[in-house]
Amino acid sequence: MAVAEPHTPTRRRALRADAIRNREAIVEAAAEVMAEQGAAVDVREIARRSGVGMGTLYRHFPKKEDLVRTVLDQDFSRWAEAARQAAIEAEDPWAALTDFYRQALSGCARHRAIMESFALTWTDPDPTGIPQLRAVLEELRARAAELLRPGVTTDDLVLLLISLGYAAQFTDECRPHMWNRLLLISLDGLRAEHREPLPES
Amino acid sequence: MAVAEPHTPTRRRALRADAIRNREAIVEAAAEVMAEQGAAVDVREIARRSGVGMGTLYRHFPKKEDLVRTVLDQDFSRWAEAARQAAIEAEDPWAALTDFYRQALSGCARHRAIMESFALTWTDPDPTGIPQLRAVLEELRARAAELLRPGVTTDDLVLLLISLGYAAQFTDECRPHMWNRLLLISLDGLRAEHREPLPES
Amino acid sequence: MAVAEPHTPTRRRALRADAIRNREAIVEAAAEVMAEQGAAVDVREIARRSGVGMGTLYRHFPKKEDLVRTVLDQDFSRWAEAARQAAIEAEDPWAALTDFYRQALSGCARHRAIMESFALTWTDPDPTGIPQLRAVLEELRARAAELLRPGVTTDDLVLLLISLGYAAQFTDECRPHMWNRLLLISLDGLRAEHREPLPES
Amino acid sequence: MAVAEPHTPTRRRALRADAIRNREAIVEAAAEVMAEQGAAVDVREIARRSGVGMGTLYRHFPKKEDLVRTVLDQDFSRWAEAARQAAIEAEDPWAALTDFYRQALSGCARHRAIMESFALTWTDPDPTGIPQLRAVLEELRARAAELLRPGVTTDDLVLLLISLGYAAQFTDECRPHMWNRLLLISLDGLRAEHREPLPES
DNA sequence: GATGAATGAGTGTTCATTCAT
DNA sequence: AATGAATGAACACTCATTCAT
Repeated sequence: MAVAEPHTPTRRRALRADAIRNREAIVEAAAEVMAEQGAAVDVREIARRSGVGMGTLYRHFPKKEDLVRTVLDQDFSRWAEAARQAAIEAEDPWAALTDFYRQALSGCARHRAIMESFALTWTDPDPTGIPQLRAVLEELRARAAELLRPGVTTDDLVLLLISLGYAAQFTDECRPHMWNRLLLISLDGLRAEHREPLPES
Repeated sequence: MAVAEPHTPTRRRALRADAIRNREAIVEAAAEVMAEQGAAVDVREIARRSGVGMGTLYRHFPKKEDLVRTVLDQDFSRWAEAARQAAIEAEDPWAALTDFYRQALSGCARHRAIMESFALTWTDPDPTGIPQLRAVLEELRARAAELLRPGVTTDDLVLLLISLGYAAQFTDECRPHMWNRLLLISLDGLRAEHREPLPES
Repeated sequence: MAVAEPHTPTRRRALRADAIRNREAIVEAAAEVMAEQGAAVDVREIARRSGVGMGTLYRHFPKKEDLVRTVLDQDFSRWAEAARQAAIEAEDPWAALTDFYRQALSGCARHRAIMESFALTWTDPDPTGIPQLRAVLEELRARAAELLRPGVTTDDLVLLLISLGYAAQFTDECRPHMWNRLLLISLDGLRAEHREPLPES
Repeated sequence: MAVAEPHTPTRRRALRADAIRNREAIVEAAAEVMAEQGAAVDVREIARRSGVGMGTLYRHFPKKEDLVRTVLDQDFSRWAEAARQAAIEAEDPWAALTDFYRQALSGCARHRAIMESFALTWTDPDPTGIPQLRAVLEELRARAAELLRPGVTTDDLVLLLISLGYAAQFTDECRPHMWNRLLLISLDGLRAEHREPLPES
C-alpha cells in the first residue's frame, strides 16, 4: 500500500522546509549581529535573536566558525555582487569604477564583520573572498586602463577598497557618506594625468 | 608643596618613586603588548611583562580601560608628535604633508592599538587624541592651501590618515610599504589641479 | 490471540511487523556500538547505525536506559548461553568449568558493555543478568564439587568470572589471551588439593 | 631601607602557604570525588567540595587533565607504597606477596579512579604508574621464586592485581572483603605445586 | 603599597530527550 | 507510526576584577 509509506518525499520536504526556515533564521540573525558587532559574538545572542535553542544552532553549524564562515561567504558574495552590478550598470569605464566603489563602500559601512574578514582573507587563496573581488577589480581596471595612471595594479585597487572601507565603517554613524569625499579624491589620484611613478611595494 | 603632604614626606617620596617606577613599567609593558596585539589583551600578560603583580596594576589603573586609555593617550601623542616633527623638517608645504603621512602611517603599521583607538576617539571631544592630530593637519592644510584642491577639509585629511593607516597596518606583515603607493595616489588626488567639487558629507 | 487485539488486526499486524523490524534494528545497532564503546554512547550514533530516526528510537525505548537494559539483557543472555553450551559440550566436570570460563571470558573481551553491566546487575534481583549466570555456575560447581576445594561458593565463581572478565577486556587489544594464563592459575587455585579454608566474606 | 622591601621571602612564603593550602584542598577534594566516582567528575563539584572558585582551581591546574593526573599520581603512589610497605613488613616471601595484594586490593576497593587509571597506564612507559608497580611485584616474585609455579611472570602478577582490583572495587559496597577469598584462591593457584605449564600469552 | 591568589560570570560546545510534521 | 529537527541543561575553560597577606 504505497499510500501508507512514511518515506514519501512530501513528508520529508515538509520537515526540511521547517529546518531550512530555522537555518535561515539563524544565518539572518547571525548576519545581523555580525554586521553590528563583528564576528566575536556570543552564540547565545544569535540563538536568542533567531528564536532557536542552542542545540538547533549547533545542529546546523557544528562549530561557531562554521556559522561565521557561512554568514561571511554569503554576505561577502552578496556585497561583492551588488558592487559588480553597480559597475555593470555604469555608462563608462570610469563610472563603472566609481559606482563599484560607491556601492562596495556603502556595504562596508553597514557590515563590521565583512571588514574584519579582509584581515583574514587577504592572504587566503580561497576563490571566494578577496580573489572574487580582485577578479572584478581586475576587469574594471582593464576596461579603464587608458584612464588610469601608469603602474596602477589590481592590488592597489583592492587595497584602496579595504582602506576606504574602514573609513566608511567608522564614520558611518556620526558622519555618513563622508567617505564619499575620500573616494572622489582617491579616484582622482588614480587618473592618467598623474604620471609620477608609484614606488615598488 | 610639602605643606600639603601628611605624615613623613620622606617616606612618601620614597614610596612614590617606587610607585612611579611601577606605573611606568606597567604602561611600557602595556604599550608594547598593545602595539602587538591591540587593546584586547589579557591583563595578566601586561602584569607579567611589567614585572608587577595584578594588585599593583589595578592600584594604578582601577579598570583595564583606564590603562588602555593611558597607553593610548601616551602612544598616540608620541606618534602624532613624531609625525609633526617629520612635517616640520620638510622643505615645502607639500613635502610636509607627505612626510607627515609617511611618518604617521609607518607608526600605524606597527601599532595595532593606535589604529583601534581611532574608532573610540573619533567622536571624543578629549583634547588629546584626534583633536590633537586634527590641529596638526589643520596647520599643514593651511600651509599647503594653495596646492590643495578646493574644498578639502581638515577632516578629510584626518579621515584619509585613518583610512590609509588601516591599509598600512594589515599589509605590513606580508607586503610592507605597499601602502606607500596608496598614499601617493591619494595625495595626488588632493592636488589643486582637481577642480571637481567634493560632495557634502 | 487475535481476540484481544482492537481495531483491524491486519493493519496492526502490518505496522507491528515494521515496528518490530525497527526495534530489532535498533537493538542490533545498539549492541554493536555498545560492545565497542560501552554503554556511554551517543544515542544519535545508535539511531544512525540502525537507520531509524530519533523519534522511532525513543518510541521503542523512552529512556536511553531502557535500550541499554534491553541490549544488555539480550547480549548477556546470549553470552551466558554460549558459555553454558561450551560447558555442556565438555567431557568432564572440570573441563566443563574450564570451557565455560574460556568461552565467557572470550565474550567479555569483545563486549565492553557486558563488563560494565556487572557493576549494575551485581545486586540486581532481576532473574536475568547475574542470577542467570549464577544458576549455571551453581550447576557446574555442583557437578565439580568433589574436585573443588572445600568452601568454594557459587558467588566465588561468579566473582572470579567478573574479575577475569575485566582482565580479559583490557588486555585484549595489546596482549590477547594473556588472560588464559590467569584463568589457568585461578582454576588451579580452586582445586580440591587446597585445603586451607577460605575466609568469611 | 631594606626593611621595607616587599620582595622578602617571608611575605612570599605567607602567600604561598595559603595557596598551597588551597591547592591541597583541591587535590584532596578531587581525590575524594574521584575515589567515589572516577575521573569523569564535574570540575564544579570539585571546586564546590574544596571550597574554592573555578578560577582558583584552574589557576592551580590549567586543564582538568592536569588535576586528574596529579591526583592519580599522588594516590597511585601512596597506594603502591602502602602495598610495598605491607610486603616489607611480612615475615616470609609468600606472606609478602599475600600482604602486598591484600593491601593493594583494599586500596582498589576504595578508589575508583585508580582502577580506571590502569586502563590508561597499562601500556604507558611512564615510570610512575604501572611500571612502578611492576618493579615491586618483580622483586616479590624474585623473592618467592621457589614457591611459585614455573613460568609465572611479573606481568601475570600485575594482571592478577588489576583483575582482583576490579572485583574488589565493585563488591566493596555490598560484600566487603569477599575478594579476600578470591585472592586466596588465586594465590594458591600460583603455588609451585602446580606444574602444568601456562599458555603463551 | 605590593603581591598574586581567589572569584565567578560568561563562552563555545555536547547530548539525552521532546515534539512538530 | 516514523522522522529528524528542536530543546536546554551541563560541561570544560577564560579573564576582568577583588582581596587576604
